[in-house]
Amino acid sequence: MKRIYLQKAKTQIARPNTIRDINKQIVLNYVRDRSPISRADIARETELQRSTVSSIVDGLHAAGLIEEIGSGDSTGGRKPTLLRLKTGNAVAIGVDLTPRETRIAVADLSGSVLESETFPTSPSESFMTEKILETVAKFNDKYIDDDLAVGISVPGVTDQLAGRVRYVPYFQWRDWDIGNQITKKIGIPVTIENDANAIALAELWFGREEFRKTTNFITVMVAEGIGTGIVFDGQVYRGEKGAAGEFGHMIVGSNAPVQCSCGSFDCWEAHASENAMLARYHKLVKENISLSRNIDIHQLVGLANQGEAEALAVMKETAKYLGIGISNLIVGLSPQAIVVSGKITRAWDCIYDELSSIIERSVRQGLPKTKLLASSLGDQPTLIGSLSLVLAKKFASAS
Amino acid sequence: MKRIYLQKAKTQIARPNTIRDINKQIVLNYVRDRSPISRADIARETELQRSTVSSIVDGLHAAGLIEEIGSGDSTGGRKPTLLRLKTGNAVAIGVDLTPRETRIAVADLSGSVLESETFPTSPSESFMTEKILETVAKFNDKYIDDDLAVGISVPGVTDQLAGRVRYVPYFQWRDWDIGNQITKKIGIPVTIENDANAIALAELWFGREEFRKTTNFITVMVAEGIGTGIVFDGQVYRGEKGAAGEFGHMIVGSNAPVQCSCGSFDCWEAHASENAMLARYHKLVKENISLSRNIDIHQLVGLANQGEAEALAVMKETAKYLGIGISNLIVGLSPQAIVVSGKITRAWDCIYDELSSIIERSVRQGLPKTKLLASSLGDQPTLIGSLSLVLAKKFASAS
DNA sequence: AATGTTCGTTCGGATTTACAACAAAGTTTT
DNA sequence: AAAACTTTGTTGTAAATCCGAACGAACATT
Repeated sequence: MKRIYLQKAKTQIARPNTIRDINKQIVLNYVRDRSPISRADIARETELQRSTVSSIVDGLHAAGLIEEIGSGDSTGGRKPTLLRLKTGNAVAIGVDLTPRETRIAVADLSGSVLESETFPTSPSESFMTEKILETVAKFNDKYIDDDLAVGISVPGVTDQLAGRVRYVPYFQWRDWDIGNQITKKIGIPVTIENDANAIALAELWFGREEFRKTTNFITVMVAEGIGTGIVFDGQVYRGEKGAAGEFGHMIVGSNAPVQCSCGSFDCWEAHASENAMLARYHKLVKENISLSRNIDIHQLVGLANQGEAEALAVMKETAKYLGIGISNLIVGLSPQAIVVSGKITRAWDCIYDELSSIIERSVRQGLPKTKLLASSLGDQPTLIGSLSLVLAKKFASAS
Repeated sequence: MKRIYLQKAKTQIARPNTIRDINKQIVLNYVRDRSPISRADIARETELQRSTVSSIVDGLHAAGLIEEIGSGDSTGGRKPTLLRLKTGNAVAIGVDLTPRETRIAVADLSGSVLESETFPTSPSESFMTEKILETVAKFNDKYIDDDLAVGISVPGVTDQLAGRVRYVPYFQWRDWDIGNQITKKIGIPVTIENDANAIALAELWFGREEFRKTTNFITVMVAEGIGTGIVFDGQVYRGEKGAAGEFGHMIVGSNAPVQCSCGSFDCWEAHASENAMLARYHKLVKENISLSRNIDIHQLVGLANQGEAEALAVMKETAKYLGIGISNLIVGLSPQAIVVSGKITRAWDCIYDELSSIIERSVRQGLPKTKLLASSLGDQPTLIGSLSLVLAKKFASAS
């Protein structure tokens, strides 16, 4: 189970109500994880008294976080009253900005999307600011009865405290203060996070049961570049000023097929990203004129799945370098699992063997075996990531 | 300030006395950090009431953890009573096992060594078991009035829960259950940890003020191999089953001068350890027969400091590869600092420039600058590491 | 219909902190 | 030298919380 942290950045003293806050979070998370569940069950599992659980449940009910959904089956006595998270109420607005398109969605406590809107991402910072402000304001007005908060996922380095984006390599944006603007003009709280970290958070809170119980894992997001999200002890690790997770710029060899966004030809990202795959493919087909054509990553993966020789070769070569980087992460951090996300996972069968053979080497030395898995977040991992930024806070600091 | 974790592995509920436990730890850490300090000062800084602080201080005093040391200067009213950690009482036995020698020491709460004993490390597991049991028992009998605990630092993978060493590459020891043996035969608690992790813990709790306030850093220990200790968020990260920190086996290039203990020629360790340095030097001097002689790492560092050309060339070449690995860690984990320990740091001036120029590349992209520092633990970092295993527990889970 | 089981609630007891009042031990002002 | 002020540490009461026992409600089984 995830760790629920009781302390903020500074060493915080405990007051009489601290104790209630802690137990409130624990009960709320039991409702979330084991729903539908009764008060008696919660008491048994947490070892809190039934009376205490009842009191806490009253509070969560009054705060609109949970609801009763009738009675369960009797096991020889009074029927239990079942509880679950209150669904249907809008609580989070997620802004998922990717190089291609931007999606803004409203979701409830369970992470179900109630409504969403998509538009192409523009290279213009000011246009994006306007468009996002407009859409967020619209949603906020529509669900005026609910207390909404915004989570923003961007492919770059973010500064959560200052509420701004420090750098987005793809568009060369620097110091884009979208977070502040939203808070100032619409008056609702905003959390900004790097896309890979947001995905890690989403896997932790909304992924398969498997991940939700895993406290140490690393997400590897293969897209135009490579992003990594590190979950350590049930918590996303951000590093100094939120700049962690740039393992994409780890040096793994030389003479990559493309130049990395940082200018180097030695980075992992330059060897194993989608851009690297496309470059390899174009180099291969150039030698075979009849095949010469421009394709995107979607099509390349499709060709590989159909068994086209060149595409398969590209997948294998890329998997080799992807494997080297993953192997480095495994020996260094010994996580329970590596979760790969991105379009490349649609050709999982083509790359799995290559990946796992390289990764095997880390099993030397009595290191525990690390699982290698494809993401469980479906087609829009970063959207769920952006929503998680808001939802995880609800569960980790009982409001 | 270090984070003081309130929860164990499982989600733990809070009880009325939990609140006291939390505040007890906080007060104890204030005494440790800001000693000498008065009750009133602690109250001001923690925002606890003076009465509450008094009550907690009474408890810590009764437990023998702190003591009063007379009055301080008045600032216009009654003089404050100053408090500090109780020193002079034996609380920890540290067992520091290195490939060359093993040192066993007794220390008080402040980490001051009261007494120690050293003997050469033998490749025989059974001999080492006997010798360690004998020495620990002797110390335990001598300080019979005090409640001692043992911390063991070894150059290998450890299993803290099971109280045994899983693998020591240098001696090819496997599943050495030294921890259990001590607990069973002498009846005192034992904590076993990898040497690099122990050093990280020691820097965190007993290093320069600078590190003690740093919550994210990585220690790089250069010895026969390379070990890394990772501190995330004021806590040493162990990874799954304590196997983290093996970044020494990260792939950073090919054709290393020596074979890594894992058999590969691509590992960081094979490029930048003491063994790699010696191999480089021998290769250089072989071409110059007059210089041909066998030297150890101590002498090599000495020659470099005297300005011998070949030795300097070796240092620079090694620093280059050390820098690549460190750079990978920086871009991936964005720590506040990298702390290098090992004999190579005695030639800090020879390697610093080379290291920092390679590391500069990570300053691109608006990443915050990571400091590069030599260890502050003096000549016996691993001994202090082993003691820290016991002492950190005292402070992080108020006894 | 009687008995036993399970669920949720109610009430007194214990622990803890907060707050206010107070005593102790200084310094500064008159 | 006496009075007034300041700071420290202690004491006693109120409030919040959980625990544990007792209790009523609701159900199953005999």
